[in-house]
Amino acid sequence: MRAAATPQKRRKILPKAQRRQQLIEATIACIARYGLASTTMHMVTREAGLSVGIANLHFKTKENLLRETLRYVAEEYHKGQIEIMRGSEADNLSDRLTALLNFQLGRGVTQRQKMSVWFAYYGEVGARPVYQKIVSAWDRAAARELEFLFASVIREGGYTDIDPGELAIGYAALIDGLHLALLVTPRELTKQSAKKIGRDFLQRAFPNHI
Amino acid sequence: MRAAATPQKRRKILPKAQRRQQLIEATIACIARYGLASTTMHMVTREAGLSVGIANLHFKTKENLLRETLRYVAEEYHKGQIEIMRGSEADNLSDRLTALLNFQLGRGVTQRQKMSVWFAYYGEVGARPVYQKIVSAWDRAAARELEFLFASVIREGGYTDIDPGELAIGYAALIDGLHLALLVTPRELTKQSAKKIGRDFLQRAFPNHI
DNA sequence: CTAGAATGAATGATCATTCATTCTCAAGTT
DNA sequence: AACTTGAGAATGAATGATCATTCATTCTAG
Repeated sequence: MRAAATPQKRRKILPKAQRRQQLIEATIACIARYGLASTTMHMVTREAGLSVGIANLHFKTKENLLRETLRYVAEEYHKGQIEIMRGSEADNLSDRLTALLNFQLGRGVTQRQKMSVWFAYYGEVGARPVYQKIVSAWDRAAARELEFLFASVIREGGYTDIDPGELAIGYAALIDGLHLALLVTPRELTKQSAKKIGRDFLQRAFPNHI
Repeated sequence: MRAAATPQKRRKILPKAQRRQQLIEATIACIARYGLASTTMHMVTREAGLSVGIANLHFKTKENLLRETLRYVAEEYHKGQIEIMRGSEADNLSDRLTALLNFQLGRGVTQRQKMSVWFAYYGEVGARPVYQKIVSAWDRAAARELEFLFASVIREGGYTDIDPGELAIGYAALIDGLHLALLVTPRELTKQSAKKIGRDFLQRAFPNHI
């Protein structure tokens, strides 16, 4: 007996760029759900609703797909940050700081999925130089931008005894740590509290701005 | 022709506890070097200088070995912290804070190996509830202790407007973030700078103590 | 009509796990 | 002191499962 009505999926041909995007998103979903270690090509292609062979066609190897996925996630996160930090000429520095914090600790479920992926790769960074390169390149770019923003705030506020570079590293570390806490012990920390903690950090450094 | 002088390793029988310890340490070394994903049982047992079957004898499955290894690393790190935070009646609070910072960001190569392992597991936490349980149990214990220490400092220093619980989460997050930065972008951050950043955080919160 | 996108069964490599066999050593025996 | 013995620690070749990758074939759309 045949299974009743498998709607007989019709094969669809799409431009390369679109398929690549589709596969990268399926990879993100799988890593978030099953972990980097146990994500297989079958899972990814099934998630994308495509056949196994497609992966080879667009990415050649699994290693390539994973690398491109990391590149995608890293770029998205850091570009968002950088855009906010640069801001428009109009908005003042206080608002930019607040907007940055809201971006870094905001968003809904999507954000959680991205966080999982993010840390899955961090975990392998020690063993895979390629991952380290991708991540650290973006990290450097974001760090420079943050340092620049902090330097402006320091100048405007006339704060003394603050090194913008060091403070930027500290703030970035705090945000990373809060992400980790939200991922590992979500019961102990709400996104609200996390934001407050980030805000308090900035307030102690820039009391006139926050 | 026979290979010259393989010293013909003599089989040695040791108590269970010792072998388990040996295998856990070999697992740590392998994870740090090759990553959690690509660590195999062959690698671990070769690293330990033993045969493959030994793993089954002492841990039954790979999953068990990995779980016990995480338990071991988590326990070691958090117990060390907690011990310092409790301190002896004698030493004052300022010294305890400094000692804690030195412990968390101190040590040499060993520490780096442990850090790799630590984050390798964090990366899988999203996908493996067991890991989450182990890590979060210890995290909670350390967080309570830190909150208690901070509360003492706040009382002694008469600081107002500081919630010890929130500050503890912030400080712990900062330290985690600094570990991550040391792992991912070691070129951008020395252990010295990391310590200074941690110290600055405490100083802004407790100006009379640091 | 055809270039090339998409498929998925087949292939071969890798790896966790098993278990029949070997070896060790402490307790017992002479 | 020398020898025996058996409980169980340790071994590693063999097994079977999983998975990435391949490629002959099918299908699509301009």
